[in-house]
Amino acid sequence: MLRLHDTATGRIEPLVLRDPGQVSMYVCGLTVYDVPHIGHGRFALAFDILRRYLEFSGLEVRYVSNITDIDDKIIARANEEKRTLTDVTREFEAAWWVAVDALGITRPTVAPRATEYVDDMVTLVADLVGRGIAYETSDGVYLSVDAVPGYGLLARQSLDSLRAGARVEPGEEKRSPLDFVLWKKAKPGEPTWPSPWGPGRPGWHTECVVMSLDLLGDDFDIHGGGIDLAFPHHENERAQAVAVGRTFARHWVHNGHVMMGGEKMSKSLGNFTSLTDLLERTDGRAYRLLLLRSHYRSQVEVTPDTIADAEEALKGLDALVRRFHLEGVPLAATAAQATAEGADAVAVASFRSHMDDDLGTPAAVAGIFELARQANLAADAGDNTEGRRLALTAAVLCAALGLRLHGRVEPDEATKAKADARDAARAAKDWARADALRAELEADGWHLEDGPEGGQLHR
RNA sequence: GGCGGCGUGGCCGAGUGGUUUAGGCAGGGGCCUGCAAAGCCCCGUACGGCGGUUCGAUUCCGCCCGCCGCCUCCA
Repeated sequence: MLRLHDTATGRIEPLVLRDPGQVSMYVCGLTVYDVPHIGHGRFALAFDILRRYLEFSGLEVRYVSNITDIDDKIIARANEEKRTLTDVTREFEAAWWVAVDALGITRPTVAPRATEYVDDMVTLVADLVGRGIAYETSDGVYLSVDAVPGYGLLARQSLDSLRAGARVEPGEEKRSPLDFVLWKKAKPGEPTWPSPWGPGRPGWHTECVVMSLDLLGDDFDIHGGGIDLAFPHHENERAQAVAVGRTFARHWVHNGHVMMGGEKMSKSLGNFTSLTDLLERTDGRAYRLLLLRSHYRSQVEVTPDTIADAEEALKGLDALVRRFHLEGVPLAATAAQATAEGADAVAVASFRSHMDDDLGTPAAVAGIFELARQANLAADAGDNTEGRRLALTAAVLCAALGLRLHGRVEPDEATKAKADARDAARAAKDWARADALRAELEADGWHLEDGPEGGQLHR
C-alpha cells in the first residue's frame, strides 16, 4: 500500500482510494506564455513517476493535467508581438508536448484547456455569488475567504496569521486582503467572455476546480503540483469547491523546486533554464535519473555538473542492456507480471517497499544499481543465465520509473563494414589497422567494445 | 513578522539511536584486455557549532550559526 505525504496534514498518510483499483489524479499544468523551463519538467516528471508507480502496482490511473491558456502574461505577450492569443498559446502548448515526449513522460489521459471551460467557470462563480460567499466590486468578483471553513489548510496556517503576512495593494476594494479574484472585468484590449457581471475573463484559481470536478468527479484521489502552488492556488481552489458543498481532493501532493546556485529557479528571478534548451543538449533520461536520485519533495540542484553526473550513471545502466542483449525485450508492466515472468522477487519487493514509503526513489534507484552489480558479478563468474535474469529485473524496475534503457544500435552498412574489417584486423593481430578503424568509428560517434562475439557498437 | 524545510565524505544525494556498508559521479590501486571499452575487487572512514537526554547520537531535545522555501505571479 502506497503511503504519500499529504500537504493538508503535513504527514505521510496511506493513499486511500475513492474507488478501489482506480486512481483519479489532477496535476496543475502550466500557463502557456513562453517555452517550458526545467521546473515544469520537474513537476511533470515527479507526477509521471507517481503515475507509473501506481500503474506498476496494478492500479488503473486517470490522469488529468490542464493547460492554462488565458492569463495576463499571455495577453501581454500577444499584444506585444501583435499576435492572436491562440497563436501564442498553441505555439507554447506544442513546445510543451514536445518536451513531455522527449522526457519520456506519459501524456495525461485528458489535458483540458481553460478556455474550453469558461462557461462552467461562470456558473461556479455565479453559484458562489448566489450563496453570498463571493461579491462584486468595480473591477471583478472576489471570494470572501472568511466565509470558507478551514481556509489555510494547505498553508498550514491560521486565517489570522495569513492575514498578518498578506500584502495589500493600494486602491483595492477587497473586503479582506486574502480575498481572491474569481472573475476579472475586461479592460480595453483584452479578450472577453460574457458573464452576469459584464464581459471579462476568469481568475486563475477557478479553472482547476471546474475541470478537476468535471473530469474526475467529486472526491477525486490526488491533487498535485509544484510546492509553490500549495498556497494560494490550491488553497483557493479548495475554498471554492468547499464553499459550494463539493468534496474536493482526498490527498494533496506537492513536489519541491529546482534550484540553481542555491536559489529557486524562476522566471521572475531570471535564472531559469528552458527545458527545450536542456533537451537539445542532453538525453532527457538523464534529467529523469537526476530527479529520481533525490526525493520528489526536496529541492534539487540542477547544474551542468549534476546533469553530467546523471548522464554518466545512465551509461552504466545502458551497458547492462548491451551486455545481456535486452534490446527490444518486452518488459513486464506490473510488479505482479514481473515476478510471474521470473524477475527477482526479492528485488521487486524491496523496490516496492521503498516506493511505497512516499516514493523513495533514491533508495529504489540504489537497489537497481545494486541489482546491476549483482548481474555483472554473476556473469563475470560465468553464470550468464542468472546475470541476465537480474539484469532484466533491473530493466523492468527502471521501466517502472519511466527510464527506458538503451542497448546496441543497429549500424548502417558502411559502419558495419568498418566494424567487420576491424574484427578481421584484430583476428590477424594487425593492431595498427584495428586501432585506426576504431578511431574512425569513434570519430563518427560510434563506441566499440570488443567481446567474445566480436566488436559491439553503440552510440 | 508568521509558517515550514535544510546544513552528510572531492561533488551530487539517501538514511539511521549502537554491531558491515546507502547509491551515483569523480579520484587512487588492482584484476581482465593486444591496447581500449565495459565489468569486477579494494581504498578515503562523512554527518554545521555548543549543550542536554542516553550505557551510546550524525540520528532525539534545546540553543546558536548559516542557507532555502511559502506568506505576491510562479511548477
